[in-house]
Amino acid sequence: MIDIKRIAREQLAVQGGAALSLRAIARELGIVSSAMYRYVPSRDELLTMLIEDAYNSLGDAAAAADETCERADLVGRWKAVGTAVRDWAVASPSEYALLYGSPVPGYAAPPERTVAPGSRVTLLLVGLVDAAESAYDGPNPPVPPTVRADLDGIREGLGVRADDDLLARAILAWTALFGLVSFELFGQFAGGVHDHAAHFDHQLDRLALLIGLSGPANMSV
Amino acid sequence: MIDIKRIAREQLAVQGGAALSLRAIARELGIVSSAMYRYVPSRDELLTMLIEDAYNSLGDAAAAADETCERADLVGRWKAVGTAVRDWAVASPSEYALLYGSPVPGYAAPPERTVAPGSRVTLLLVGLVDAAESAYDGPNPPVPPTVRADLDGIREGLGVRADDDLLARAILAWTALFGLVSFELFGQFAGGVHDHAAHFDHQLDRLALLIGLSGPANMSV
DNA sequence: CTGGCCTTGAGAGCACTGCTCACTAAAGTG
DNA sequence: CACTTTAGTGAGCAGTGCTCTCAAGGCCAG
Repeated sequence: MIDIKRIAREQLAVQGGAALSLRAIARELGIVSSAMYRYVPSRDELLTMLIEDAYNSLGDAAAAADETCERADLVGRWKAVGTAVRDWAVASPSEYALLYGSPVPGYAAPPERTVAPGSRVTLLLVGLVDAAESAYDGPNPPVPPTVRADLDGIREGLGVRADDDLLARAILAWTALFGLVSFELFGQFAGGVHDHAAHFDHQLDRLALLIGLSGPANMSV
Repeated sequence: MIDIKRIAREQLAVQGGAALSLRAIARELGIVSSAMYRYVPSRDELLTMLIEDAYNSLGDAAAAADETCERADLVGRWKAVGTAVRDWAVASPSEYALLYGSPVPGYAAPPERTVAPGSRVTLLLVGLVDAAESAYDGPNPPVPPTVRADLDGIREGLGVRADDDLLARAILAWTALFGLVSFELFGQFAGGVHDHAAHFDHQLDRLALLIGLSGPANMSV
């Protein structure tokens, strides 16, 4: 019964992750609660499955958006992927919260099942940065040794060639991107920002500059 | 009985916000569960009180860190406040999650009681930016009209005079700061970044450059 | 066609949750 | 002394995850 996951997602949407209830799903299905355990080992396992699906759904959306762009149009790809991430998040806020919000109490996602699908967007963005001849000509603060070591590990783990400064700026941009989405979804922008889409798009432009995907010259309007 | 809040915070620390249980607190207090309602109107109300306290605790920490700096040392103040925010967050991760993580299912914090204490850090950072003669001389993307309108509203609401570009960069830096903390606490950096403190500090340097608190010249090592 | 098996589900039960209500015992107050 | 407030009890309702036993129904070999 894949219906379980469908109804679980519906329930997720209206009341959030931590309140996911097997009994409520069973009720919706016209089934007694104990019968759920024929199909789902536990509530936590169901949660893990939903997280996997959500990561893959997000990854698919990001990859699809990337595909629509010219491979050489790095700014276009960056913005397309970023916009896809935000669009996906606003379309399924509770699933986004499941992935990037505070962890569900008493539940820890098993890393061996979530880091791989969870890295898809990151890999996409990193690959994008790596393809760039960074046009960033602004200042860079000195990189302390321990940070340098971490960057070395990341460079190796991801198989990219970007130098320390570019890599650090890419991490910052990646973090800022999700920070923007999180602030929007979790209400931190409430009252201040109204046209979230436009604001996000604008900040995406700024981040593109930070990474050096675009110079001051070729800027999207 | 202020013990309730103390035990609530302990419970919060070990099992997270959504699992906050009045009965468990009562048990810890050696009291029957219904007696809790003499002191606390409801679980949600207790949650709200904890959120208020947490915002104020964070605000105090940030303000105290700010006080230790020369008023004119904007980079120092920015880094002190940023570091204080992160330190507070790693010291009380569940309280941070309560404030900046995904909302607790079935619970919405009453804005009239949380936006004021929640704005303290923001106001501090904004005031900091506003005191700066921004040394940023990098490129700025064009600001679309709707974003401009939002920025106008923010400028008025916060009572600052920063121009659109500086204000937008400040918002980006503010968002990135909390994005960094959230990624660290919620495990998104797991595997890649090990010396989180050093990494955060380094990115704080980069954000200081983005805001223009420091020029390429006067950079902290 | 019959016997056995395996799947699907029912229902009871345990321990937990928030919350309400009626009630009691003590302490303070006029 | 009488009255009121305070603190706390214990039962009960409706919900949760999860385990257990048991009963029908479908399917397949002999």
